[in-house]
Amino acid sequence: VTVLLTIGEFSRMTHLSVKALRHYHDVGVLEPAAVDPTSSYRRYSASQVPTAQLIRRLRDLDMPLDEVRVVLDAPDDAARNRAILTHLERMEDHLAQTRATVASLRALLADPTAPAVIEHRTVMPMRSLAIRGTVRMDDSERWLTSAYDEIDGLLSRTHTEPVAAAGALYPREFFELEAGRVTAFVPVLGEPATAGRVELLDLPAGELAVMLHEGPFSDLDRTYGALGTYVAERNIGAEGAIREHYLVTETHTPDPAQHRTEVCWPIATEATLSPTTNGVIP
Amino acid sequence: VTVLLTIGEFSRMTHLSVKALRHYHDVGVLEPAAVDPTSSYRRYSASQVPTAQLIRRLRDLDMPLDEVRVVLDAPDDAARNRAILTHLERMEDHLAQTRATVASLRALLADPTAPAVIEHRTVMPMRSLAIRGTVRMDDSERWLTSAYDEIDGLLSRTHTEPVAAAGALYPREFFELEAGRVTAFVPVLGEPATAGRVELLDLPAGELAVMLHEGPFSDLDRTYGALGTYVAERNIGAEGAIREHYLVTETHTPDPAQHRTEVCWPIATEATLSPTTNGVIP
DNA sequence: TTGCTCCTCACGTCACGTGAGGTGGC
DNA sequence: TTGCTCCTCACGTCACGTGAGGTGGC
Repeated sequence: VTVLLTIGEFSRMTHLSVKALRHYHDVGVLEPAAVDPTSSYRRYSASQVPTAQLIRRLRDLDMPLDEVRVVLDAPDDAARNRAILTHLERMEDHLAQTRATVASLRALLADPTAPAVIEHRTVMPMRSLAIRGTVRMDDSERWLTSAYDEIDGLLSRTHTEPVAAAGALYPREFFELEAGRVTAFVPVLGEPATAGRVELLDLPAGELAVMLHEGPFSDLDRTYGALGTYVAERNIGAEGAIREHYLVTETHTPDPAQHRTEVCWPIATEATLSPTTNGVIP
Repeated sequence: VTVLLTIGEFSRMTHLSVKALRHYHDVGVLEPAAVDPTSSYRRYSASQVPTAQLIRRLRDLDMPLDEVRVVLDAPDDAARNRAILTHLERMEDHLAQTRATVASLRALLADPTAPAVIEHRTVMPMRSLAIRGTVRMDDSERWLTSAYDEIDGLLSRTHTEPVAAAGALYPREFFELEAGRVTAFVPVLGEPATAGRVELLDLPAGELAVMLHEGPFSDLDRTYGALGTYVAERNIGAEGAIREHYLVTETHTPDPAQHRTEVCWPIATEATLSPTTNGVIP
């Protein structure tokens, strides 16, 4: 004999607000055991209390309602635990991201205008194995990792050696929309075989303003700011994608302070400018 | 000579999306250095880059835009740092809350239906020093702490001894709306003086179903669920506020597992029920 | 000159909260 | 019987994102 409870009683027993319970009904996360057809009164069963307690905890952990539904509809405990653990792992990632941002904030407050050493560099067309894909900015690290894994797999299977550090091309829209078609590449020589998502690509030649970023990715915008300011002040900006070269990464050392990334901003060729602006500029 | 940048250039340099920059302009968080009166084109100065970098970090830490504005408008570094530290402390609190929720989730998954030991208790009117206030559920711990601090201060100044553990009254709406007029009370004898927010109050007499909650507050809903189910199944619910007694709290021991809270649910008096339902019921 | 950049609405998202206005049950 | 509980819209919140439709600058 399971008692039926009004929404108010059920709310008090579960510490879920009446508004939230009605919302969970609307979106099918927690259906009342019965609904009076004439009055539309919702009736909950006492046996629904544990489900409500689970929902409350998952929501307190910011799990989206769509995923809560997946957890509740899981066919067995294993599937349910998998869905929950996936979310907990995402929370861990988020926490690590937050720690990095706090460190980055402290660094910015300590020294808002770090010095910039910028070099001009002329690059030839660079033959590369590449993977292209539409990527969102907050997912770019994950996407790059999987792309380089695939390219590296192909390299080792075909006994091919990369001839320079891996990098990526970011079209201008990528920063303006925080999403766009990114190209992950690894420079190679000759005519290596391709497979899967990997294609052979000749990166365009051109003139680049290059600045070395020392430290974690969460500070990368500061290098972009310095480099962009440099290019804008001299009015030497040119068409084309921004290029990053990953010289020292997570795969080399777990210490983010040791990481090294080259940021390359396309600029107008020397020929069209004063010949005095080449070389290293402080 | 500060260069003026288009919104697109500024976006690339700061890694803030164009949409976000326009929004920050609309709400007055980051005003462009100039706006073309005919074309409405926004122009940003290179000197605004560090401000944008600060905004990005604060937003990545989920600081609301209203507070970001406070940080940016701070008259000096001390005020600015205070605003930022306040937010970082809130984040710490939130993290602690998250850890508690994860523990609570694990406990629920390990044992979804903990056993309930419920006792019936008849209480006389209980004279108390009390503070009443409109409180939101997520702020209740903080509010209670400040209320008991004030009552305790009055007690020690007037050399008055409490005669029972502190507690609080929660009207039914408090759980349904997650907000309501809460009463924090400390039982006393006689006619102690009152001051500030503290008033003298006689808690209503009545019959209560009482269950001891052992553990942290984040698990309190499980005791509510068990107690509410018990009351509903026997159909003995009565009017009146739910009462909590804080027997062992943070002030006694930092270990939440040691905390003890009595939850008291108003029920119909014995006289109106079968006389066999009194005493401890398994 | 042509396409790219920029503009302004207007609406959508997510998980509810906030009333308004009205009915049902003890 | 009276007030309390419950109901359904409709709209608001927060920080943007997503188009639509149109203009300006190199």
